[in-house]
Formats: sequence, structure tokens, C-alpha cells
Amino acid sequence: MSVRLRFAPSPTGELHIGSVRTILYNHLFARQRGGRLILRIEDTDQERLVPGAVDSIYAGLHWLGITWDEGPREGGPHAPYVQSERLPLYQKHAQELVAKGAAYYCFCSKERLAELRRQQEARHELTRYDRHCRNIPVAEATARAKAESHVVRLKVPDEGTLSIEDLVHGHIEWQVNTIEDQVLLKSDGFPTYHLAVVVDDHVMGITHIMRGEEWVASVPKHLLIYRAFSWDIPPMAHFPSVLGPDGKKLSKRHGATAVAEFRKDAYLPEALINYLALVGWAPGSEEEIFSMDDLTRLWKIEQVQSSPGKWDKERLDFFNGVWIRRLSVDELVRRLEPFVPADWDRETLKRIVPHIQERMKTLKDAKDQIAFLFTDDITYDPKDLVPAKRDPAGTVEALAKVTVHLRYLEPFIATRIEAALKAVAEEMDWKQGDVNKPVRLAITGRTIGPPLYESLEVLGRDRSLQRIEGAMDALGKANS
RNA sequence: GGCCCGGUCGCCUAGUGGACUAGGGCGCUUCCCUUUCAAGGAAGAGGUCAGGGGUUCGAAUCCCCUCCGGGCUACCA
Repeated sequence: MSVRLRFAPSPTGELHIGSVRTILYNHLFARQRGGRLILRIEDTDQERLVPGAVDSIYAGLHWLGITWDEGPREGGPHAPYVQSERLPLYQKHAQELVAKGAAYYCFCSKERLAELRRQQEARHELTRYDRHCRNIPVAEATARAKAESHVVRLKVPDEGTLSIEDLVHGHIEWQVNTIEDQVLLKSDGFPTYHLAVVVDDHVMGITHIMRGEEWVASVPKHLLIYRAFSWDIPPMAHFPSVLGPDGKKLSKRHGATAVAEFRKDAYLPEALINYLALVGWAPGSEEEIFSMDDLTRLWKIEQVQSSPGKWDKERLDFFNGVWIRRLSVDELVRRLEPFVPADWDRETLKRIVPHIQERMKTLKDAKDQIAFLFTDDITYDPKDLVPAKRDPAGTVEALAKVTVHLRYLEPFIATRIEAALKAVAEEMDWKQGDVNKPVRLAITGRTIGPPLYESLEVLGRDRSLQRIEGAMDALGKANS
């Protein structure tokens, strides 16, 4: 039988980078076994819904190259894939649980619950539901439930132990008496997470449950529900969290956390996937540059770490650089599109890109490095034209020689330009760097940038000469 | 507080009783290359494997205790 996995985000905001890692692992597991992947929207908390969240989940996942087979917009044999559209299913199952004696109606008001909690806290007791409604006779409770506001609660047995063999953590065990009579169906008729996951995972034929570690604590409640329905319990894997650099929950304080932000910040999806896969998993070999296909082939759930990892932006940046360098020039130009002004000439862009490819950490870095080709507004302090231990007059002389050599150079290409500037250095008896420094500043307005000779070539003879002469003027004035 | 999960260089990690004088990558330092910056190459610093007890001829690897960190403890997911 082929595997069926699901990822089940809540539409409560932007897609978090930590959830992406979980989704990635689900994806890899399903894909490497030729299984099916299901996207299910868990929107059972009506108060936390954020408009547009589903759109951003779709956008983020598509951008990352994560694919799935069944979902709200794709449809599938178990539609609908949005929990708020499946309410009758959960209500029916809640009633069944009551009928089986595995759950009960509870009529306690929120006020009573709050007061109960307050008293328990005052007495330093465990704060949990006191089972006040647990022993109302079923007939009476059923009758009241028709007219009164109520919830359905799980009837947790008094004793016993529950356990799973987690795919990443191994054996985990709980004493049943540490578990609360959890609400399963809320008074608004919506299920809580606990009821909804169990019902949907079963009904949708999910064969492996893989989710974040924050869910382990609720596993025993789920186990009780499975047991009450006599359903098979799928194997589970709980992936460790991705924490902030300080060991706390990864949040906005630590920088970007939403997939959309990384896209906006000019990261490559390949890099993000590669980096993320390696937080919590390692292949055991010394390779670490992996595409989605590589990962699908190599990733093994047995190798997933059980300890949490920390977010390391420096390392992400490194992977981003690696993936930028792997792109073809044409592809790089395409990826640069959103990060470069629309009116910049694409032919020029294409000519300079090979020379900045290995100088970028993110796609955003390109713009500043090559702006000099697309504007004639170059500014700098003329004093900076003069190399260390040289003087303004000498610098003017050197620049003059440069203009002489470049004026009739044919063809005006990098190799010839290089020879010309070398000749100048020789004539001046200067280090090459001393000749190149003022030229670079003159034509780019910056002290660092793409290789000089190629920069001059792409800039073209006329604009190059103009700028160098401009520099000579500026120096002359500053000097007189 | 209770219940769970975890703890190998600053960070990601390899390691599953002997090849470990604990390996790789990021970051850092130095050097080489060199027209700047990168990229690339080379070298280096950095770890009492959280601490303490065991078990064993032998432990990062198995057991116990302690400490530290994280998650959960809602009519949130």
C-alpha cells in the first residue's frame, strides 16, 4: 500500500519557516515512496483566522517547489480539505464518542471554568477540569444538550498507561492520570484540534503522521480517541523544533520567519530548502549541497535528529551563495528580474551578470554593484581618487595616460583594456592597484565592485572616458 | 509546579561499545591566488562529547542521579 501523508497548516498568518521544515520532511517521505501528499487546512479556531492566509500558504509552498496531490483547490477523494467545511463529520463522531461512553457533554460556563482555575492556582494545585459534568446521567445530559450551550469532553480513564514508538524519538509513554478531560467539540459546534486531526487522519487514510514536536504532549489524548473508535494508530514522527539563535522559539525578534519574507529578501528557494533540510537531518556523508531531487533520494527519517536546532542565518547565506553560483547566466538574469529596476537595459544586465555572480550572497546584492552601468550620476569624494602614498598631480597624470591608451583602443574589450592599464602602470612605475583604484572610483563611484576591465568594457568607451576625464577635472579643482 | 522531549567546537552536524590523537560544513584567523571585493586553494584556532557516579578489558556511544534548555499544561493550533 502506498503511503499517504498530510501537512495541515492553520490559516492564522504567514507560513512560518519552522513549519516549512516539517512540510519538507513530509514531502520528502511521501515523494521518495511514490505516495500521496495531502494539504489540509485546519481552520477550526474561528477567532484566529487571518484573511489571505491560505493564499500565502499556496504561494509560499509553490515558490519552494513543494508539491501535493490533494487539497482545497486541487480537490481529491476526501474533499473538502478545509476543516470548517467538514463540521457535520466531527459532530457525528463526537456524538458517537458520547454514545460509546468515551466522551461526555459538559455544561460548565466559561466563568465557572475561570473561577475553578483561579482557585486551583491559589491553592497551588494542578489547574485542570474537575470533571464536574462527567457524572451527569447520559439521558439527562443528552436532553439538556438539545437546549443548553455545551461542549463535548473526552472521558479520560482513571488509570493506565499509553505509549507510542515515535519514529524519531523512540518509545514515549504517559500515565493516563496526567491527562485532562480535554474539550473535543466546542460550544460553537467546531471541533478542537484533537478531535479534528484524529477523525480526518483516519477518514483520509493517512498512513504516517509527521508533525512538529509541540504536538507530542497531545498524543495520549489522540490515542484515547483512536482506541474508542477501534481505529488503527498510524506511525508517528515528531520533528524537533527550529529555535532562534538564543534557544528561544524562532520569532520575528530573530529576523525573518515567514517564507514570503525570504522570497522578498532575495533568497533562492533551492538554498532555503537545502539549508532547512540540514537542520535536524544529515546524510552521514560529507556532502551537503542538495537539490530537492537529491534530498528525495537521500533523506531518511531514521537520520532525523531528536534534538532541536538553531536558526543560523550566516549558514543560510552561504547556501544561497552556493546556489546563486550554480545558476546559468540566463537563469540568474531571470531570477534578478524582481530585484532590479524595470528600466535597466536587459542586454547590459546580461553582460555584467557573469562578473557579479560569485559576488552575491542574495539576489538583492546585484543592484548596488552594477548600478553604475545604468546611471551617469556617479558621486564620490575626489580625495579618494588618490592612492595611498601618491599625490593628486600624479593621479591626474596616470588618469591622463589611461585616457590616451583607451581612446583609440580597438576592440574595446577587457583583455585589451587590461593590457592598456598595465602599460600605464609600467609607464608610471606604479603598482597596478594604484592605477586601477582611481579608475574604478571614477567609473563606478565605489571602491569595490565587479572586475575593472570587464566593467570598462560593458560601460563602453565613451562613458568610460567621460567619467575618467570628470575625475581628472575634479582632482584638478580640488588641487588648485 | 506537573507531564513529556532534548544536551558532541559559537552554530549545523558525523558518530549507535574498540579504526576517536572526536570527522566535515558555516563563521573566525593566517597565507596563496589577485586589478578591488568576492569566489577558489592551503593552513590554523576552537570540543574535559552538560556534570557526577556506575557497567565494561574498553563509553560520546549502555544504566542511574544531578544540572541546564525546550515543548505542553485553553471551548489555540
